[in-house]
Formats: sequence, C-alpha cells, structure tokens
Amino acid sequence: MKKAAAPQPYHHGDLRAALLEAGEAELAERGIEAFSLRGVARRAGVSHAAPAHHFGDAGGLLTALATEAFRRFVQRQQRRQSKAPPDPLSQLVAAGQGYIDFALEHPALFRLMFSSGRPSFDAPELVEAANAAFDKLEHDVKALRPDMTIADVQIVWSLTHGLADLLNGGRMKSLADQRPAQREATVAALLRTALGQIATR
Amino acid sequence: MKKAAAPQPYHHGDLRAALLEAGEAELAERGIEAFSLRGVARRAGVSHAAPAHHFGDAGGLLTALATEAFRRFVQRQQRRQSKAPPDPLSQLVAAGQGYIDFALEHPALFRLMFSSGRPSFDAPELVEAANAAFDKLEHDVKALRPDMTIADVQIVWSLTHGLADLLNGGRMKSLADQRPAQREATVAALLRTALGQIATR
DNA sequence: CGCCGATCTTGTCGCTGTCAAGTTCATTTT
DNA sequence: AAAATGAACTTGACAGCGACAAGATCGGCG
Repeated sequence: MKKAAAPQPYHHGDLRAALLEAGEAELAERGIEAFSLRGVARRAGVSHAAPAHHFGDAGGLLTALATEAFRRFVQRQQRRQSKAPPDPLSQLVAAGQGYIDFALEHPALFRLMFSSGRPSFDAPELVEAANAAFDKLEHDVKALRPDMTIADVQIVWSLTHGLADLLNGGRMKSLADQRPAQREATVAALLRTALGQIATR
Repeated sequence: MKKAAAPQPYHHGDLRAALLEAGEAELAERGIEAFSLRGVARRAGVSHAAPAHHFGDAGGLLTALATEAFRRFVQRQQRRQSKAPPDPLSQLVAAGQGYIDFALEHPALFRLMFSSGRPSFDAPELVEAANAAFDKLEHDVKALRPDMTIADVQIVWSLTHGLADLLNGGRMKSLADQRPAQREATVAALLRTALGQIATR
C-alpha cells in the first residue's frame, strides 16, 4: 500500500492520487456529513494544508472523488452485464443491479454523486462523467425497443435510482433488513418485474 | 410573529417552537451541509448554547425537524389528493405529485428525511412519523387492486422517490431544467403512465 | 552553478459543536 | 411572606474545522 523505502520525502510523488484514496476512505468511514479535509490529510500523512494545492478546497476534492465515482459506477454496471444473458431486458436488469450494487457498496460516494451539493457540477470533467452514465442508461433502455422515448428512460432511471437511494438510506425497511443474498434476489425480481412491464408495454 | 411587548425576557416562552422555525429557515437557506446550530440560535435571537437545552445536540434538533417534516409530507400528498378525482389511480398519481411537490418545495428537508444520517432513526417519534408516511403509501397502492403485493408497493415507492430525488438534486437535467408549470405536467404524465401500467398489470 | 516555480509545511483566523459553570426566574414548599 | 428548588437560558472555554498567507524544500531548467 505504501512505499516503505523513502522515509518522509518532502515531495510525495503522487500526492494527488494518495489524497483521492484517503478521501474515499474518509468518506467511507465517516460519511459525507462528517467528512473532514484535515482528516484526509492525516490519512495521507501530510500537513493539513497540503490538499489545497491539488484540489483548491474541500469542494474540489469532493468533485474529483465524485468524478471518479461516476466512472466506476458505470464499470460496476458493465461488470454485472458481462455476467448476464445478452437479451436487452436481462442487460437492463443487470445494469439496474449494478446501479444498486454500487450504491450499497459505496454508500457515501453514492450520496456524494446524487444527493449532495458539495461537488461542483460546473466542473466539466464531472459533468462529462455523469453524462456518460446517463448516456449508458439511455442506450440500454433504447435497446429494449426502437421506439422507446425519453419518458421511458426517465421512468426506468427513477425506478432504479429510487430503489438504490431508499436502500442506501435504510429507509425501505422491508428490503434493507434482509440478508444480502436474499435482498439481492428480491431486488433482481423487482427490477425484472417492473422493467419487464415497461419493455412489453 | 413575535411578541412585541416583552423586550428580552430571560425566558423565551416557547423557544422550542421558535428554534424549530429558525432551524427550518437555516436549513432552507444554507442547506443541510452548511447547517449550523449556532446559526439557528442567532436566528432565534438566543445564545449559542440555548438549543442544547431543548434538543440535546444538533442531531436532536434535526431529528425533531425531520419528524415534523414527515407529517407535513403526508399532508402535502393529501392536499393534492383532495383536488384529484376519487378513483384509485388518480389518487395514487396525486399522492406521487404531492411527494414530489414536497421534495421541490423543501429540498433540504427532503434530503434530511431520506438522504441524511444526521437525524436519529432511533427516536420513536421520528420512526412513527416515517412509518405513517409509508402506511399511507401502502394504503394508496392497495386501493388500486385488492391483490397488490408488497413488491408492488416497493416499485411504486421507488419510482416516485427516485423521480423526486433526481429532480431535487438537479440530476435529471431533461426534467429539472423545465419551467415549473411544464415540469409539473410532464411529471404528472410520467406518473400516470408508469403507475397505470402497474395498476393494470 | 544558480535560479525558479511547483510542492508541501507552519501559523493564524473566524467559525463550529459541545461541555461546564454561572445567572435569572417561576413555582413550590414551609 | 420568605426561602428553596429546579428549569430556562447565558457566558466562557476547548478542540477541531476550512481557508488563507507566508515560509521551507526541492526537482528541473537556464
């Protein structure tokens, strides 16, 4: 994990990446609401003002984390899809499962991406990463049938996102309390039922 | 709004209610991530430590605010329903519209309710208020058809909540950018389409 | 070699939440 | 009526926070 060789070089070498890693750990352990820039610096073993040089302020670091998160978010969906049957409905269901996987595996990152005002959506890189996620969703929905509309995309997105967000917040008690294996099965069935209705409308 | 008579009585009289009001204003203006207990005290015109006596700590105040918010959340849905046709589908669509109305009218409260770890869901009053909201949803869904399952409730909830959350976060660009009147019409159409499919499945 | 700019540290500011101790005041007790 | 009680609120302190300014270090280029 850490270069044991060089003791404490003044210049870190790749502090930016180290701060991103530390930032994600901080986020995962303390949650977005207790996130502290100084805590990130401590984790990375640098002074409290070091992050400023690479990210400007706390928002900058969170923006970078959100950007990276959106990319991995898409990858998580693709990973699910690679193990699923190739028919469009199965692929869409798998994408939804990946969407929810990511939310439950990285609850704080998910909140950062969708329910926080701290990342700056003025940053072009973040917008691009978020748009890529949306484009993928749109593509997967339109693969169902050629005449799928923007409204259909919105419905599918809302359904998937709502499920992910409610599970992530622990608000949907009946599902959140299930053991992971069973919950996953229930979620899959839920998605297949709902998305199936939309597909064959 | 304020008793003009007594100048600055040592005992406020109803500081608890005043703090709740100030807390909501603070939340609305600065958002949950910049929420400050001292800011609330300033708004209410009391010392920075006054809130502790009534709410313990910041989490206590936010818990109380979330509890109140869940009650008004249900009322907002009922208000929509009272103006809608009495058939079950129209009523369910109206409830969904009220759900989204509340989210857009009180974005910070909505986040506090669904996407924050700060309110303590150990507090029985909060759990009760949140459960009441869920019970209402369940009732409205089951009014559609007698054989509606818990899975159907989960689907309806996810769809509605996802739409509300994505709009609230400004993430669903295509909808969030519309002018309020048009957006409302689009949302209504969306809900009617999606919920109609579920109802007549 | 010498300089220069990027990288990182140190120090400081006002702000925050929480705790402890003091002050005020309404009510009850005697 | 006077005193005691305890709730409501204030004052003061502490550590931790984000941001800024100024200084220290160091790789690379002239």
